[in-house]
Amino acid sequence: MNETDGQTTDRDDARTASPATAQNSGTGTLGKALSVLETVVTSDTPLRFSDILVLSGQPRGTLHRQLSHLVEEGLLVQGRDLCYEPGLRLLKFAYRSWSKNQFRAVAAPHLRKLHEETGETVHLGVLRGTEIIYVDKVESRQTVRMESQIGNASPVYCTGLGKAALSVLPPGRLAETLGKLTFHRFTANTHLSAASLKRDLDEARLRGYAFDREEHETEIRCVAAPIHDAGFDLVAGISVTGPAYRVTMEQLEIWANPVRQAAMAISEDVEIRLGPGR
Amino acid sequence: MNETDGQTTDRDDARTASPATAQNSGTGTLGKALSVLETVVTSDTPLRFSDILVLSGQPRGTLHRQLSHLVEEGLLVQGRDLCYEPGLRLLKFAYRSWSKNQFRAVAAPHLRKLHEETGETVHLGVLRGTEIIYVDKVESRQTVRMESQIGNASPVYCTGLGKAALSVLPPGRLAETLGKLTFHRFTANTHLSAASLKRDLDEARLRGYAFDREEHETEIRCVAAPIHDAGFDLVAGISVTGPAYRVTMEQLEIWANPVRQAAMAISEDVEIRLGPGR
DNA sequence: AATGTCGTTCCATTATGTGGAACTCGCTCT
DNA sequence: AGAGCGAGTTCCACATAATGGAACGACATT
Repeated sequence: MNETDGQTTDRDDARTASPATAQNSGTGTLGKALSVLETVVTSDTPLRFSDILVLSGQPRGTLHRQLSHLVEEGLLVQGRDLCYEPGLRLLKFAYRSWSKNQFRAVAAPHLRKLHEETGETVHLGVLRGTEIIYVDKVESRQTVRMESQIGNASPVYCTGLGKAALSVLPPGRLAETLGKLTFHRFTANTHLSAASLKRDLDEARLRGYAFDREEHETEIRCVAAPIHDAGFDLVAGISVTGPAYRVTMEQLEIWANPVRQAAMAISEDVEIRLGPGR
Repeated sequence: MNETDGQTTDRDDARTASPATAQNSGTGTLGKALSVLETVVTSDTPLRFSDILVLSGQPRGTLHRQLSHLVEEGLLVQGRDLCYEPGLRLLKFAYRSWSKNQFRAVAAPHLRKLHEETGETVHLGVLRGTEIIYVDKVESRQTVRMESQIGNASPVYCTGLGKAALSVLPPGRLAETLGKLTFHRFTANTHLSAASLKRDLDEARLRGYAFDREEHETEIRCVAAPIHDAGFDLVAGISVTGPAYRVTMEQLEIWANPVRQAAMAISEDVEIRLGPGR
């Protein structure tokens, strides 16, 4: 019944590989602590101390103190089986973070409109590094739970939102982002190389919208259009998603226009309401 | 070394920090950084550098570096108006944190059942310090958005969930928690003293359930029952909430039983599925 | 009992964060 | 204009707070 969970294999993190010259983040102590936190939080399985030990590559004593601090702060909790789990303080932070998100608020009415036009699920996602973070959604059927994808992070290269966002990046930033990608096969259609992805992006750029042809999940298709501000500080996308049996590629072509219009309307509102520049 | 979260009932904490280096001491650098993050994230208004300066009580140079680090880490972003806002990384963390929450998963079917029985909104919240963190909900009408309260933090003393949770605390912990409270009047019915709250809690303890008689928001009532594990490491509550015009106190009395049953069922499931102890 | 694994604690070393003061920018007031 | 002010940013001697190797204790396995 409920489930969610999804996938999102983003196993980056944990720069274990290079103990020597590990190239520590620029943010010193905080960065290291967050890196540990992220390892725990994004793991698909519960982690014990020594699991984290190998993933993080830190010395025992150091890691132990970092974890203790994270627990003291309520960002992690340790169950009686000694496994570390995400703590409630994270939820609290996120609620505030989400409810105050200006971009989401500005875009919300457009999402609803697009949903009314198409009848399928509409997503809003923001580009962050090599990931798309889902920021809002309007669901078709009010299924079970709200536990929508909000906050979920999916790779750029296999989602409509991701490809739409990438397609408008200035060449420099695009190259930089592509360079950081590591590909993972989710379905038979997943892009597995930068070259293949780049061709797809070129088409998307010309058309003004991108598809997901069951590249992330089988039986799931979507069409997405890019949103960005003048300075490309904000790069995002809006999409309509549906099951393949109900949503043909022809249907997606038809929806492409409304999706683009919604995207453009949001882009405009962003410039107006969040101020030029930003 | 207890220290958990310490204060912060939202609202003004600004100047409580005056007594020289008030509350830190727990987790060193990380704690301070998170304290800054929390100030920004929980603020009701956008904050500029110097706002945070007075709120945090840190020296200029220090605060500036802390903020820079938080921005570098993606926990905050700085708009062109120089205001700091919560960053997307928080959302990502929270999604994982929420979707992996065992307690929520165990309780979910009971929430749905209770919703079917009552037809009104059902909430699940966990006690954390002096706050109740909303962890899940099932809404009556699928209004607009999912933006439910999930992750929202409300004071214990004016919510049904909060009072239900407090009512089962062992005397020691209850006293400790009451001692940390600072009361703020939300409505005409809000408890404004520990004494008054304590009387209410005594009644709730006897009955086995607690009410919110428009104590947090006018025109909103609820009935809530406590959930906890053997060691009181997990203290939570489940509630049914509705608008006063539709939900009379008599109605709440009637729902009290189903609510209690749901709470007890969850308590049992927790012991079984999450293991004794914890 | 002996051995191995895992989590926790200790402590000398030094890398890191600290915070007062000086600097820069943009704005308002006269 | 120019002085004056307030907001944000940078700098650097100093000491706090993180580091990580090594020892310790608790179980489990043989």
